[in-house]
Amino acid sequence: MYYTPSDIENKWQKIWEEKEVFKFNASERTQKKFYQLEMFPYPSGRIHMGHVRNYSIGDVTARYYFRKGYNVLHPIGWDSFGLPAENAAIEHKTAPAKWTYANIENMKSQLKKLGFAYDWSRETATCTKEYYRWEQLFFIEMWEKGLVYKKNSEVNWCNKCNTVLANEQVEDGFCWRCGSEVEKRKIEQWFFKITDYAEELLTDLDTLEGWPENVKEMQRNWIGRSEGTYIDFKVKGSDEKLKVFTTRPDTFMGITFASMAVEHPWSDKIVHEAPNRKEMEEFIDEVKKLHATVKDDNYEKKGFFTGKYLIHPETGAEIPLYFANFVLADYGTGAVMAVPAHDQRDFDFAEKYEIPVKIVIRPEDKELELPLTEAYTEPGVMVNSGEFDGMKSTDAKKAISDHLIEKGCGERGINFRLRDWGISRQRYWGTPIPMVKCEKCGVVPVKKSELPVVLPENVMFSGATSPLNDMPEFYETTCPVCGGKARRETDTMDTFVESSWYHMRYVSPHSDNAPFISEDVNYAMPIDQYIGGIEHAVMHLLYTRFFTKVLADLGYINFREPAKRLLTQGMVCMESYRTESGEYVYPEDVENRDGILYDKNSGEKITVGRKEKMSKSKKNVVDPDDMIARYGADTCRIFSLFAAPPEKDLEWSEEGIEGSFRFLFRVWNIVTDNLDLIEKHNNVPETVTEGKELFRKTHEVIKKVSEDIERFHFNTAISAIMELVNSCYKFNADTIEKKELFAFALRTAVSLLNPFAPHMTEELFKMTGNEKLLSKDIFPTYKEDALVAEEITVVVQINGKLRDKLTVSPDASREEIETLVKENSEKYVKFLKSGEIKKIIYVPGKLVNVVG
RNA sequence: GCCGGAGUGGUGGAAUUGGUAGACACAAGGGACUUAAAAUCCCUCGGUAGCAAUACCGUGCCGGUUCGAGUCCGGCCUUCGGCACCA
Repeated sequence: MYYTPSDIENKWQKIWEEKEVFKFNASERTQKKFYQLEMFPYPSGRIHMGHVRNYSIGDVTARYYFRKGYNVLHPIGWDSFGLPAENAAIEHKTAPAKWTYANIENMKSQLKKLGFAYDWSRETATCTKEYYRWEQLFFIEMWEKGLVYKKNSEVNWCNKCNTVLANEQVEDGFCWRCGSEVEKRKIEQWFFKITDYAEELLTDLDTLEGWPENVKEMQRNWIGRSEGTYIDFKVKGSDEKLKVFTTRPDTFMGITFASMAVEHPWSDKIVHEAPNRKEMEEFIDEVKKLHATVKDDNYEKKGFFTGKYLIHPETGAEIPLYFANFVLADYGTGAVMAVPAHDQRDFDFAEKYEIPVKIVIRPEDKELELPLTEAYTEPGVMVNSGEFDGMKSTDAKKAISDHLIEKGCGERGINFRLRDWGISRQRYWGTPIPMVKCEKCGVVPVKKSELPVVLPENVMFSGATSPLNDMPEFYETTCPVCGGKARRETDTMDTFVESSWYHMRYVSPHSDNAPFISEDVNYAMPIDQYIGGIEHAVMHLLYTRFFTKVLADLGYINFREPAKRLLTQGMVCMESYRTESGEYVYPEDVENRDGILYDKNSGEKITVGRKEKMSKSKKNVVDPDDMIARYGADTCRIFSLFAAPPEKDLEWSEEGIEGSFRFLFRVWNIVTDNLDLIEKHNNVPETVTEGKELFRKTHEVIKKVSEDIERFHFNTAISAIMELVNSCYKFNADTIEKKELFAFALRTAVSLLNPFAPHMTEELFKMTGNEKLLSKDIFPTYKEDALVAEEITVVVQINGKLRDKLTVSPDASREEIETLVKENSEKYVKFLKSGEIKKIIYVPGKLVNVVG
């Protein structure tokens, strides 16, 4: 019988769809549920191997829990707002909406060819007004709660994309998307007050036991909480006080200068009063220019004396205040106290400008003497600090801080590196921000009853600026408060806002009087297993956690974290080929002449690159459609699950995928060769007298596959099924009892393989006489007593080294084993250092270790 | 610089709590079937010595704990990723 994947796969995909096999029932709130979610795709036009892998992983889990009797929610949708649609619109002279919807249709048919167990009735696209109208509602409610504000602020500006980028979208000074250099500009921006949730976002990480440690650590670093002290310094000859933030109050007595950012609010006034105003302005401009190129951040430290002195609250000493190019304007207060002896940056600065250095902490075991060659930043013992001398510096932190508070010039404080989330985008293809600007009433939200603010889809697109700015029919409106003339906001929201709550919309995708049905969401959420790429460790995963907490505080939901467990799957990689001049070459253009590779086109020699993430620009991509056409979806799924554990990078290989096909073909052959036998012997053997090994193996494999699916070890789950199939090939079913056992083992193998290769197994299930669907059939369970072997092998170690094996009954006692060892002792005596047995350690059922 | 992973055969990888290192595959080699090839099926496959039984070595390096370490502890090396003037 021939195995023709495409026919079989088309057939079953149709049947699953017609019978609505993978539907979630949100109103069955008493049934145990499982929410399996993979990060939804951006509709770029075609799926790639990364999608195949991501969704195959999720699909195994979803199908497994379906068959375990759970009410499974496994939805899919489209993250369909965003920049590429605009770029494509310019290129293809079409509207972004048109391009996007066409891509969705195309990718949808590609995904369907892979046979994923989605509840397609819940499909959602974020660019539809039915979706984003609720986001506009959330925006207004957040505004009412004080979680949204507008401020004129410096932003990262990408010239190529012609838009503002969030801090998280800047990588080493370059645009995360197009790779071009990022500048800074000042512009009016909308912000979400994520910093209000900084503390909770940090502490709740500890409750996320099912999240990988590296993701949690990345979020901790990103939030960057530090405890410290604010200190007020009087300005000499003035009533003003300068506030600084420090995490090292223990170094307080070592202050010899202070520095502030050129962007500090006092800047203008200081410049205005300065006698050397021109030079100072030049310096400030120079630093601002430096800060505007986000690229190189390890520049030389430079400063400029402000002409002002601060008064040290303890000693009364006059502390010179400098502008310094390395002080951050938007962290702490934008001004810092400087202790060159104990901070490397201050040390470098002091050396350059010949500022004195004062040691106030020494190492416990030695003295520290001037001149220092570098700052001493470790803890130690206090010196030159008056009443605090002799104290441990770690204790002095608190003591000095308390002292300053008592004096009235100190205050404890916490600072976060996390910044508020700038969500304005000067782009067209996004959710319109539902605000208007009235000349009389100022900035006011659109009335909730007027939502949605609809994004016009039929636009001509030039690309330079958002077409919304050229559409009076869009921006001309009336004020919701006074009814007068007003102008609509033409900025749209960051697309990360859409992806912050899509998983809740999936629960009630057709709800038209609320974003979702809260009771249903409270039942279906949190996501039991979320799967996606590590690139979302900070941005998406932090924003969606924030949004969950906000929606809880707005009264929509009763939970505060979106996902119980998270899996970050690795990339799909492949070798790339490059010529000597660095050009990437398609594998089919590589020619092998006497073991040396050449580019057919240019004739240049080629070097094989290391494994890199598949990408068009590196010309090392494999098209999923081609692979499905050649090997079938089941083979693609099996390969991407078998070749590497899910969290590791997967190396694509032609040999590997052929191996996966061979395995499925082996299963197909042994089952179709024995169809009658399997159909005839349809009962599950309780016990067997012949062929016990296969009986035990079958139950062992059921156990292993179940456990491995639950802990995401799909590669070993598949290898266990391979072992079972190999055992079947070796098995000689020459008696009636053995035939029954053989049929049971094969039926089990097919059933266990189903979540991985659903089409072929569904077909085999039907061919062996079943009317039901395997995809809804209960997943096999194992019998504990079937796992017990008649004889077991106990390993004999002498001083920890393997020397012998004993075959014993599984319930052999310690005494029996010891007797057996002693009987054989002349065999072991030569390995004993002392020549006699001193001690016997027995690990039941596993090994004995003879010490001597 | 700080933080977090990872390092096992020719290759991908296995070893769930410290208990037989290398499961399962890929590649390679050999054999069966075939006029032949493909496909399929079977066998071998960490290193060294040996005809063999077997012995010794072996999970990045050095040391430790333990009857026993790929797994735990201390110190390094290499590598990947994140953050990076955060006071």
